[in-house]
Order: sequence, then structure tokens, then C-alpha cells
Amino acid sequence: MKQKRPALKDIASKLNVSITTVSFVLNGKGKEKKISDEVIKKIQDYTESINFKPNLVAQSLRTGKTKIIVFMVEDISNYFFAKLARIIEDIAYNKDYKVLFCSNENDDKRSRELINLFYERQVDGFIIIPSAGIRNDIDDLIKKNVPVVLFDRYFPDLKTNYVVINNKDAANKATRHLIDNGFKKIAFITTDVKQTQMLDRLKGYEECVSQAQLSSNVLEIPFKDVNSDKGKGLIHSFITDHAEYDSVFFSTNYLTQSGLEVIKDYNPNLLNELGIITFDDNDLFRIYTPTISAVSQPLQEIGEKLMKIMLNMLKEKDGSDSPQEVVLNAELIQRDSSKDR
Amino acid sequence: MKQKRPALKDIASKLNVSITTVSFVLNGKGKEKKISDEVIKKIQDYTESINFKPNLVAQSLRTGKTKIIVFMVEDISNYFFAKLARIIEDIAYNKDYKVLFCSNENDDKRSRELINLFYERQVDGFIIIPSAGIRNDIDDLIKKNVPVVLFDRYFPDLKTNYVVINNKDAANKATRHLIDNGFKKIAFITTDVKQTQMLDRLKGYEECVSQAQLSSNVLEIPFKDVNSDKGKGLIHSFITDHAEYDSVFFSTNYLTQSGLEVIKDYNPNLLNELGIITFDDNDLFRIYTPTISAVSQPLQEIGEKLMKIMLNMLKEKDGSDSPQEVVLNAELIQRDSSKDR
DNA sequence: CTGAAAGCGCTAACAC
DNA sequence: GTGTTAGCGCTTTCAG
Repeated sequence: MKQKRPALKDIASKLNVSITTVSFVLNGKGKEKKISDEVIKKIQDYTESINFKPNLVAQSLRTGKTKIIVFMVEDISNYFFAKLARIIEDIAYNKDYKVLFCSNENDDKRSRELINLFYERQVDGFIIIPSAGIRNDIDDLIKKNVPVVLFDRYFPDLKTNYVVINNKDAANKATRHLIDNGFKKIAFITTDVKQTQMLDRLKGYEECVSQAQLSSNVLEIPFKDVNSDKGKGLIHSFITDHAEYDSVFFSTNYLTQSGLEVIKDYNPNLLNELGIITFDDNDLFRIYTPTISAVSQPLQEIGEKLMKIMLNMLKEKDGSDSPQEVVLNAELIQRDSSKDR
Repeated sequence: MKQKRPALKDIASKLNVSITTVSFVLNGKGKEKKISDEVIKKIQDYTESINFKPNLVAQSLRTGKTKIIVFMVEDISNYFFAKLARIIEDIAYNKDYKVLFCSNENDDKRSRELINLFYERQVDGFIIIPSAGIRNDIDDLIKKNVPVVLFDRYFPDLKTNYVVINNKDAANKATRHLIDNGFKKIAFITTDVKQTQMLDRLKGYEECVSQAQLSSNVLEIPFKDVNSDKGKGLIHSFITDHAEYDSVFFSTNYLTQSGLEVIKDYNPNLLNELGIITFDDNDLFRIYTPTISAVSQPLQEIGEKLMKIMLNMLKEKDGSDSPQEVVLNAELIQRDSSKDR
């Protein structure tokens, strides 16, 4: 009983006008093309009455444009990415673009699948947090002249547009803050991800403790275990094996979440004794006991820069501009967890 | 310098075969159509070497299918929806469908825009948490023979497929649990959303307190203020004005999050004195102090049912089956916050 | 075994 | 002012 969707053709024959006329009217070019008011009204009234929606697939095939931008992150349910998504979307809307969100789980296979899925569907551009192994896929996209902007991290050996923050600086500031507040045995808990953002955070921490003549104490959790019991177990052993640590610096907000759970399980009092600071803010950290100090990325600014670069590429005929490399600064939000004891 | 994407035509002329042959080979019909191994290999090698991706827009236009299902929820960054999204996606993948996620913010205008956006782009089906005012838009989709399944809530006066949980029952169980643990002045904090899921939760609470001869104490937060300071202010006054309440039942997990923040701000000790229970679980609730008791929805089961109904419709020629109305049961997870004091 | 050609729904240059 | 028509890239029937 599947009734076919009406097409321009059907409307045209129904109203005894040509397809062209209908097309012009529906695209708001009625006046411009000097179509009579009477015909315009007739077409508008009819298409509204049957709630006609043109087939955008056909339209895209014809125009070669989909007016869609893909926004690919590690995990769209993560606070940081979700907030940014909304900012991006708002900007895009005003420019008549739609944004499609997806999560790559920082997995190469998934990233590739998603890139292919959307590339085949002719999206107009990609904003991507790249997983470690997709350098060449990104390169392919660029070679095919598809607008791409990376963010959060980038490939040092690949010329691309990107927007990142100064991770080393920010990690430095956060470590310095702990030291200034009297902490001396600072642990750094991070993942084994060897991408720029993580390496720089580690570097920032190490540089700072070394300058202060303090020891460097690093735990790397395999990325795949980050949210699992295995990861929590690693954090647990690390902390219990080293009762001498007086503070912990977590390199991302999901590690912090696992870490808090572990510490609480092991010894709730420790939550108030240990200095705690984390990369990437989260609503949770404001309401936790104690409130958790965090390095907060300038979301609005990141979103604006990303879209500025993207819209610029979308506008141009050829993508021959030299890549934009933007580095922004993050802000340290001091809360109770890093207070001087 | 925009280089055109290669098309079947280009490959065909390059290899001196016809477009048809290329199409057959790329669609794996080479053997079936008895194309010589030599030609098959030639085409495969070449398309791989240039990393050829067919234009799915054209393919969709031709076949009328996009192999895409839309999954529209209130807020994809919410724990509950995000978890469900992954379950849905996994099932869809196995059946060669892709899932596109979007958030309607429980807003009618946004919901409509998204439905139109995807309808115009010919997606094959919709799985939707409907906002209150889009009954007619859903109805339109169904009339146009587009596969639709609602979940979390539904429109009582509209015959549709839906998957929901027994909210009244679950709210009843949760309230009963508080009463059994000795709480006597139970407050119910909810939103002013007048949709089935919220009304049923309220009803479950009210029925239970009334049966137990206890008073009913309800606060309704306007939905738009739910995550704002205004909403928090309302919760704050409600609690401070009524020091006699010994427990609170939050009707959704985001209200709980706001509520916890308010209580903690106002009087941290209250967190341990007040009985607290919430609808919808959240990772946070396991690690909070105290751990928060919650009504947990059977995510896996919901996802499976939704996809079963959807895939069934996708398979059928006509959508003439009578709508499936599925009601599942939720589980009460008892944690510290609702313990007997 | 392979190719020619129609047609999916739309846009826009061109014709009248 | 309005209509005719080519063509976007693909699938698939039918011909040879």
C-alpha cells in the first residue's frame, strides 16, 4: 500500500504548469523569474496543503552539495564534546548548514567507517577529533579536496587545519598550582594514547615537577581499559601501592570519574586528603564532595574558530589556502580539591 | 582546483568496459552476471588503487533507500539516551543499517525541523522520543508510510508503535521502598511536562503515598528551567521551606543532578540525612556520596524491542500491520541514599 | 559475457 | 512568463 511520495512532476501536472515553474516557485525564485503572482500562489497553496517536501537526495545529486557538516568526536556523550557540539550546531544553523554528530570511540576502524559513510553520502565538510591511526584517511580526504578541520589533537607530520589548546602550558599551570598549594608528591594518571594532546599534557606535568625538583610519578592506563574494572584496578593499585602520594593530576575527565570512584571505594577520607586536579571540566565536578579543580577548555572559542575555518573552506572554490593552525589557551578553575591543606 | 570525484563512467572509460560491468562488479554481482575473472580483477584493482567510493546519494536516489535510521532523543549527552544509542547502533549495524543520532531538547520546533530534515533526505525510518506537541507530525509520517517507533512516551490518542516502561508501577515501587525504609514525608520533584511518562510517574507516587496515608508533596519545575539556576532556586526553596521532608523522589536523572547540587550547597549533611531516590540511573550515582538509589530502565531490552519493530517494518512492503505497543518493567536499584536511618 | 539506455527527482540554461 | 530538456551518478532491464 506504499504510496509514492509526490515529486515536482506530479505537482506540475496536477496544476497544469511546468516542472520548472514549480521548482522556481519552491526555491523562492518566483519573483525573480517573473512568474505571475497567481501561479505562485496556486503552487504555494497546493504544496502546503499536501505538505510537500522536495527530495533532497535528488537535490543534492544535482547540486553536488548536501549542506551537511560532520562533527566527529571520541564520545558525544562526554560533557566536553556534547557542549561543543551545541555551539557548533548553532553557528552552522545560522549559515544554513546542518550538523551530524558521531562518536568514533577513538577507534581507527570506526573512524574510517564513519568517514567513508559520510564521504560517500557527499557531506560538505568534516570536523574531526582524529584517532591515532587515521592520518592517511585524513590525508586522503584533503587530497580529494574535502574540507577538513581537526581539533583537540593533530598529526604533526600532516599539514591540516586544526584547532587545539596549549596542552603543555595548561598541564604546567595545573601542576604548578598543586605545588604552590604545598603538594609535593604529585601523581599523574593518564592513558597510553600517544597523540599530541596527551603527550603534551604529560610533558607539561613532567617539566613542572622536574623544575621543582620533585619526583615524576606517572600511571598510563591502556585506553581500552579506561572505563572498565581493569582500568579502575590499575588506579587502585597505583594509589594503594604509593601511600606517599599527596595529590593526583588526571589527564582527562573520564579518568577522573573512574579515579574518584576508586578512591571513594578504597578510602572515602582520602577524597579530602588527596589533592586532586583534572583536565577537562564536567558538571559533576562542581557538585562533587570535594568540588574538583579542573583545567577548562574555552569551548565557545574553540567552536567559533572551528566553524570559521570550516565555513571559509566551504565558501571557496579551491582549497588552496594554506592550513590554519590555531592554538588556544585553557583556564584553570580552582576548586576545593586542590586547596592548601 | 577542485578535482571532480570519479564516477562509474570514468572508471568504465578508463578500463574500456561499460558502466554496467563496473556497477555489477562493484556490487559483488560479478560472478552472478558471469563477468570474466580477468575483468573483475581489473576493475577491483583499479577502484581500490584510486580508493573509489560510489556516490551513495545517487545510489539512494535510484533505489529509494538510504539504509539510514534516525534515532531522536531529548538529549544524546544524557546517560540514559547515550547508552541506548549504542545498543541500537550495534543491532542496526548487523543488519546493514546506519543510525543517525540527534537531540530534540524536548522542543517541538526542533523536533519538527529534524524530522523534516531527515524525511527530506529520505531516511528509511525513525525511532523517536516525541516532544509534547508533535503528535500531528508523527501522524503525518505514519500517513506517508514512513516507519516510526516511539519510545519513553507516546500519544494515547494516536495509534503508533511504541516501547515504554511501566512508569506508574516503577514509581510505585520506588515510593513503596522509601516508605518501607521508614520515610514518612516524601517529596516528589518533577517537571511540568504533561506527557505520559511523567504523568505516570507522578500517578505512581501519589497512589502509593495516598495508600500509605501519607501526604503528597509535589514540586513541578518548568521544563525550560530544569538545568538553570532558576530551577535550582525552585528546588532550594522547596526544600528549605519544608524542613519536615525526610526524603525526596526525583522523577528524572537530570533533576537529581540539579537537586544534589542544591542540597549540597545548602547543607551537605542533608545529603546523608535525606532519603533520596531517582528515576533513571547514571554512572555518577554509583560514585556519589552517598550512592544514589535509582529506578533503572532495561536498556538492552528496550533497544532490542525498538529495533525488532523497526526492522520488521523496514522489511515489509506495506505498513499495514497493526501497531506494536510494548510495555516493559523497570528495576529498582537500592543504594545507600534510601537506606533505613 | 558485456553494453546501451531508461529513469530515479531535481536544477537551470535556453528556447519560445 | 512559462516550458523543454540535458544531465547529476547510479541501477537494472533488455538486447546482442
